[in-house]
Amino acid sequence: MPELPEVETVRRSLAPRIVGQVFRSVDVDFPGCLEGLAPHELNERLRGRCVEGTFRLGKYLGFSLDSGASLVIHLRMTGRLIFCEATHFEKTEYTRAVFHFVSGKAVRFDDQRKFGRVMWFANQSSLERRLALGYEPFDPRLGEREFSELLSGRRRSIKSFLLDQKHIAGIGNIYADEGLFRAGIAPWRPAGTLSQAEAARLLKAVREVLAEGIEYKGTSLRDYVDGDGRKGGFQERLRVYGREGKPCCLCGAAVERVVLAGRSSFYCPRCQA
DNA sequence: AATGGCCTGGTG
DNA sequence: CACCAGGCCATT
Repeated sequence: MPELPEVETVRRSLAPRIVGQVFRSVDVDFPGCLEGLAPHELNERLRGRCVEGTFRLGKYLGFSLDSGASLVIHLRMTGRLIFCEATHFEKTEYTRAVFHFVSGKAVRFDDQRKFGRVMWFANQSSLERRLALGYEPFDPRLGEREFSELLSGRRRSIKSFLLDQKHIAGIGNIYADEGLFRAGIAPWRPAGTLSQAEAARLLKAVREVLAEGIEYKGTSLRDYVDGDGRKGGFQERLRVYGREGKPCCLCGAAVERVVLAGRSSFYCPRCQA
């Protein structure tokens, strides 16, 4: 499940390989993965364009083009972007699109569940309007005070709040649970009931867990791999996520699971309140 | 702010 | 054979 650390890891693995590459063509095997444009339109807009840089916004991965436009991809749950050297390149049964460069190299977009999306934006403002994302978690403008302010008066659960991309972008189910555990806060607490100290603790914990996730190159529970097909290592360091019934690493109590905001939420009944 | 839909492979 | 995983979006 690519969340911020996984998307950032994919970005870092692809950047050195594709910056400077010029698009030749795009094969679209599953047109449903394109949002808002047809395969021939995407081809027209990419052909001959050079990739000038890469960026990440929340869980979206972007490539900025010399036309001023950008190609943006969301991996959703099972999406993968795999860099292919010209010599060994083959599609899989889950290949939804292939971006070919004039160099002969390519990037394959594979996605088992067909949830992932490929988008194209003419400029920055149309992109921002469409994605409508909140703060980047590491944005220095998001201080303890601002975070506390965001929470105040909200009755929805803190877990559900953390998952809402229009407030803070990039946090998914895994890193939300891990951040809440590290902050010692129960996931069902109404967001507005967190004290200033708790809010500060949570912001710090979320930042730490995301940074550590990037450091370990993401969590590979199932499908996730980076642009070179490599798995991450953060799954070894998860303290509560997916550990129902197993002992808490701090107190030994059995980790519990509850459904919140329609999602499994794992927590330690003793360490989190 | 909460809920159902989109998807499909793996599991009970 | 039903159900679960879980991003985001549309609907209520």
